[in-house]
Amino acid sequence: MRLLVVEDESLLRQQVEQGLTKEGYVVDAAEDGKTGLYYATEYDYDAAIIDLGLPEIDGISLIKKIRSTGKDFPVLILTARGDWQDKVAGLDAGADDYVVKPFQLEEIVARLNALLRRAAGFAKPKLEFGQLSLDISAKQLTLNEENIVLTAYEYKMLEYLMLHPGQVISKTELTEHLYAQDYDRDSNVLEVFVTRLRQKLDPDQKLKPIETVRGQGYRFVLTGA
Amino acid sequence: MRLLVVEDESLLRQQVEQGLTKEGYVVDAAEDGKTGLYYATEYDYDAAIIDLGLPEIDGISLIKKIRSTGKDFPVLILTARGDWQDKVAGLDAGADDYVVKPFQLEEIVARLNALLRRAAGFAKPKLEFGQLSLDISAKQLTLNEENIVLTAYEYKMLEYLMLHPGQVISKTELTEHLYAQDYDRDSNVLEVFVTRLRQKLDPDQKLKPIETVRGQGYRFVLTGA
DNA sequence: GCTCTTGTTGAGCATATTTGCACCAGAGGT
DNA sequence: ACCTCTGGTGCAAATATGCTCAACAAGAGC
Repeated sequence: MRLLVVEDESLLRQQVEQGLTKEGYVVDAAEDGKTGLYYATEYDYDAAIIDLGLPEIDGISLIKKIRSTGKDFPVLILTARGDWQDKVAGLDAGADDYVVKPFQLEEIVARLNALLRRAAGFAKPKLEFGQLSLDISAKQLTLNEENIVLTAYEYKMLEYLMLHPGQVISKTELTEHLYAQDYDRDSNVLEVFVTRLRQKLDPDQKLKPIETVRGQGYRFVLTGA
Repeated sequence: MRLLVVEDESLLRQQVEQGLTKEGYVVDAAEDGKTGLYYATEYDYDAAIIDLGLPEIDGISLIKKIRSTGKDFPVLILTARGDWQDKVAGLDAGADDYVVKPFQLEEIVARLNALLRRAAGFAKPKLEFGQLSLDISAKQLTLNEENIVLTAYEYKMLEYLMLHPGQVISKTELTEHLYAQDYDRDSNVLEVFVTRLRQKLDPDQKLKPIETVRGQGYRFVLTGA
């Protein structure tokens, strides 16, 4: 999951950036609206966190501009306590949720997870596909009620695939959403993770939840569901 | 399009119900959460409009209950001005958008349409021509509901042709879109792929979906559609 | 500091896919 | 009719792609 953070106070920005990175997100941080807009148009994000009080381009305008480019990833806004006019304006401009400063990181993470899930079309808190169930906020996968332990990257990869069920996800897309910046393309990390994921979540080779579409990418499907 | 409206104030409920009916929707209206829940479990709706301030079962609980039954149609919530916490709680519970009371009917209709469009968007975009259907995001072709497996280049070529139905696509154009750089022109790869495509997607030679326009290129058409 | 886990790399292997080639068929022009 | 030229097809070689294993490096946790 790749996130865009736009926040001018550098301390806060760093805290958020580090905190979210620790949570397993890939984070790009911008300190003003102009840079934020540039990032937003240039890269493909899963969600953005935008402070409403920004220099250069203010948060509201930034959101409007992002929306006008056709990007429709969820946006979480940060507002100072009491600025309810801002909240309203932000939500009207196309934001999806807000968090009031000061906040706990957990709060942002919780909201983000809900937004990401909803953006992918899942109304319920768990992604369920037959015997497989993924709890995004707990970062837990169960197969027939049994917990399956995944490493950080295994999880990230599976989460991304399960949030886009049926779609073919190219290796490039996977790389961009799982890894920060430019990652060495000629490496077979992804294949290795796919292999490991398959072994873990389908030990009997019966479900075949991750299909290979040769030359195009991978596709998560559960036919026998 | 069948909608569920849950609103306790009878005047407002009737206005909404009539207005939406006039817009061409089929509307079921409930005046309390209990009835609303009953309707939601009993019938299959395309979307619901739920007031957060309800007797018996409040709006938030209603949404949670609906979601827990596995229904995932979009939900639009109605909140009183200023009840921002409610609004966020509603989104957390699984609602998809909100409208602040008092509102114009047009506003509801606009939001609803957006939600319905969005929900439909999760139904994958497909290019359909008679018995042939190409799912672009899943990169999958079906002929009479049967999956047809295409290789990477076969797929690219067919996608391009199907995106320009009826048009004559020159070999040069095809080459440029299928291959990154300047490709050795005096090779008959394209013909080879066309042959294979024809074999795969028209085994009985009945449909003839890819026409040859001698000296000009190829054209995708489905006459018997 | 040591150990165990996790992420990354590279090589070998197994296939699927692409491409070049040779040859055939049929359209259009003369 | 005949000739020529574009396009179609089958086949095999060349290539690309993906899978898996094993080893190694980096890092977290104790």
